[in-house]
Amino acid sequence: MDTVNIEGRAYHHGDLKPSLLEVALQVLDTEGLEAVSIRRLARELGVAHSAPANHFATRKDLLTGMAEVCFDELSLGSAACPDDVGCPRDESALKALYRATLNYGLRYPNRYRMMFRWGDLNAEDTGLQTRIEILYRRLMQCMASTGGDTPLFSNETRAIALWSMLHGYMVMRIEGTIQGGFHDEINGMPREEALFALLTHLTSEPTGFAG
Amino acid sequence: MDTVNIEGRAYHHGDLKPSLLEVALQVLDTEGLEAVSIRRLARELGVAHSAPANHFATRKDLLTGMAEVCFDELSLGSAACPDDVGCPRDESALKALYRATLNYGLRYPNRYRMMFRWGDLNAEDTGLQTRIEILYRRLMQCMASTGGDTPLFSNETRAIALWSMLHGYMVMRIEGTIQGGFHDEINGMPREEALFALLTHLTSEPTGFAG
DNA sequence: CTTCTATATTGACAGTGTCCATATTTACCC
DNA sequence: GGGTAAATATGGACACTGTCAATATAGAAG
Repeated sequence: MDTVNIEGRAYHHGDLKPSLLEVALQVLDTEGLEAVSIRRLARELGVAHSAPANHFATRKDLLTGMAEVCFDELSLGSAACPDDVGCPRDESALKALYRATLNYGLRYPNRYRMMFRWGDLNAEDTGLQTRIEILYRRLMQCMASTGGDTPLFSNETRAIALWSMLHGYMVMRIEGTIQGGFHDEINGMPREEALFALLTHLTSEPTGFAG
Repeated sequence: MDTVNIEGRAYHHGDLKPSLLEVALQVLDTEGLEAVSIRRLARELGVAHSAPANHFATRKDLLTGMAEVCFDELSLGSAACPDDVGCPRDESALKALYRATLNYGLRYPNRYRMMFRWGDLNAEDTGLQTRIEILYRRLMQCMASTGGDTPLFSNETRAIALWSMLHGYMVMRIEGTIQGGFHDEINGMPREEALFALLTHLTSEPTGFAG
């Protein structure tokens, strides 16, 4: 190859965009979102400070690209919740979604924080929107398959309520907002189990008379 | 006063700390969190770029101070929900808390976003912790006064679930996360009303047999 | 009046995002 | 193959940013 200059460094990186995303996520995990700077990544990859601009025009675009990768990961994990995180395959789709989100958020808290800060992302980006819609559609399918024929609340209401509760819990847990009020166990149950029980009770409540 | 130099500018501002908070919140509301920079505020107040350091050592401290002000405002609003936002005084304490949070978050979305980003704040700051605890205690009181004698879930579980749902809904609404999936009306009910109904049903569920 | 502390000033440093003109490489078309 | 156009990388520049240090002034307390 003659793409090597005097210093033994290739002029073209050749695979910069995916490399940027990879390093960016690594920095995000280990040092937080503030440490994810375009120049830092360029330095890390031995490339000019302005090279990433060809692939991500602005920092917002970079974060958006990162979020897309993360949503794909979460989506994949929620579709087929693997066994190695203690999630047997015969669980309901709803519980798989619940556990996958919980697992992903607790394993990659900085990613989770970033993924849902759409104010810091390109909210108009269609890639982001379609990825959210995939998750939302899957949640709606879970609603359609639970709650009986005449649920007390509409599928949409229950879906929004359920996702809101899950997301709110994740955010406050990750940010440490009400850490003081949190106990690891509630009524002798692991906290997340108690919340899922309540959540299940909430979403499957048929009419209020069926016990 | 002889505290005036040649350019007609006082050496000491005299009231810098509260002024900083005031301008900071104004900038936050109108231009977003990124625009809130120490130097910008100093410029705005006609003061040296390093003057704020005497009152807020770091930007994190500044944001923490701002959040404390906001929590005080929210706390005040939730204690006595004023009439001018369509909230009659005879409502239950829980609904007052619910509506106050909803109103504050929708009126000041940027403030709400900042208040709960404890990763960007001094989470060890006691002022922040005590303010959150005030809200959490008030919520727990609401739980104690609802749900009957033998609720299906503990007060703590219900409190966390309720707050999680409310907070998660606020965040996703403000960030525009699932805006596509949101409709203004659900089953002919305003969206927030439907969610509150579900939430009330959730928190007041006595045993599952009482209808 | 003197002294001590709080507050404000100027200057500096390293880091950042973003734009620009330039250089190189790759891809594609003839 | 050769030549042209597009993609990609470079280095420089500008205006910001937070934070630190040394200095100067104001106010309060003795």
